Amino acid sequence: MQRIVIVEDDIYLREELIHTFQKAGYDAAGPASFENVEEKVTALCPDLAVLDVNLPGKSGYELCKSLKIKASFPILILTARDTLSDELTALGLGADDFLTKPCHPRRLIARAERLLQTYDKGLRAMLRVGQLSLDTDTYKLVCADRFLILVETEGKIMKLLIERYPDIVSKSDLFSAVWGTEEFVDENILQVNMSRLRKNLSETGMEVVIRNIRGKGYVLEVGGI
Amino acid sequence: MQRIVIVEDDIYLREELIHTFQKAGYDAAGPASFENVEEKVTALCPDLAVLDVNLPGKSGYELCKSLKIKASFPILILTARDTLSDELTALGLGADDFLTKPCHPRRLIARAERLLQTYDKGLRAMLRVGQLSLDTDTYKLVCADRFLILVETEGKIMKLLIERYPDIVSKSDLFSAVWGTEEFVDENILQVNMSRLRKNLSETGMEVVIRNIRGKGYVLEVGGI
DNA sequence: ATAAACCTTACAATTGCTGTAAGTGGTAGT
DNA sequence: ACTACCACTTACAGCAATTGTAAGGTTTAT
Repeated sequence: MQRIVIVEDDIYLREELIHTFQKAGYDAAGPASFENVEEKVTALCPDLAVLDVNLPGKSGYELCKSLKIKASFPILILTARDTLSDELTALGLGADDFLTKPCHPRRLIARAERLLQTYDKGLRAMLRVGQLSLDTDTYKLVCADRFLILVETEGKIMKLLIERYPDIVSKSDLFSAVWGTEEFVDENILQVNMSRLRKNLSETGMEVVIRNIRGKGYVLEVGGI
Repeated sequence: MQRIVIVEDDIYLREELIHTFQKAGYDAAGPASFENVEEKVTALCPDLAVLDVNLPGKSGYELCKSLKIKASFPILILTARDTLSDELTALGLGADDFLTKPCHPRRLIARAERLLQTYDKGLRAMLRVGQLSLDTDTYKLVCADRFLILVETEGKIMKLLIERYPDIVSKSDLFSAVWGTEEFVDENILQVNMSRLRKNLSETGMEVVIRNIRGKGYVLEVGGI
């Protein structure tokens, strides 16, 4: 069952939205308080987020922007006002669709379904950070107008770096993710593969760099974020 | 430069739309007559089609539906009326977005850009027939909720079958597309690879069949079209 | 019934991925 | 400045996956 997260401060509207989606066969939920909304949303690993932009505290647009940087799910923006500039702001921030309240439940469902379908094409196998995306089935890495097909080992390294972005990933985490053991078979093998991966990235001219933090591990740095 | 095709019968509105997109840096064009619109549109290989649904003759919805079956580009529907049922029909037929006329140029551009971006993620490497899609870089074939990563030879065969769908593809065409020569190295090699490809398709449980037409060639048959 | 077209399985050569080895370069702390 | 440690790079060889060849079986049309 596909999970939809509703971020809406008006309790009645929130319950109504949740109910609408549940009737349509989705697993819908929404946080009641708005401290650490971003963490709450990402922790649920939703297939779609429906976001009211008139939130208390941090603006809904800010939330949309920061979710989009890490998110691998589509975002549907809800707003009370119907101004062109609102719509342009929303789409500019990477929202995947835009609707004005109040709106007919069937319209909302139709829009949501379209977004879910579009993102399903890639079968949830797409990881994203900014404009960078990785297909974890084929290890095809796409950034802006370039792409690169990684071999399995390099792909697994990239996968972990993207999943943990923007945090540092320790060597032992990389060992367990790629070779399934923290007891490094050979300390060197990770560096060999890092070397190959970096060479591929730079030869493709991608604005993606893997930086080493001495004694700590590796971090991904993506251009244009 | 990205190409946008406008399908609109009102000549003034058509010219205005074309001009709007050209100013925004796109290669915009639109057929003046509506005989064989479908062929005219597909022949241009656009990156996006903007479609007025109130067309003379064949309804715009019909056109949308038939384009979507073969199209590998997004479709933005324009309509004069703003009814929920119109919108639901449009989205149900596979349209990628929906706008009502008249609309502000910047809104139109913003929507168009969003669609182009979304489809660009796959870098024009996506071929589609109905719910079937093939990434021609990785030869990842996706259908409904299943996927399959093909090896190069089988991928090239699939690519040609999808491109030519729903036509029959002759053996000599397959030979030149896959091995670069009509003079078949060995008549058998095509059949061996067909066999492997079919085995993979059926083992994955995809509703995709390659049918042989004795003496003519092969055709793709996709379930759910 | 027969021939042509089509299909399938098994095998071997090639290709390319992966880890090992060995040596170089750079950084931090004494 | 010296030293120990960490990080990087290149070359090589074993192994696995893919591809074409070979050979024999099955279906279809006349």
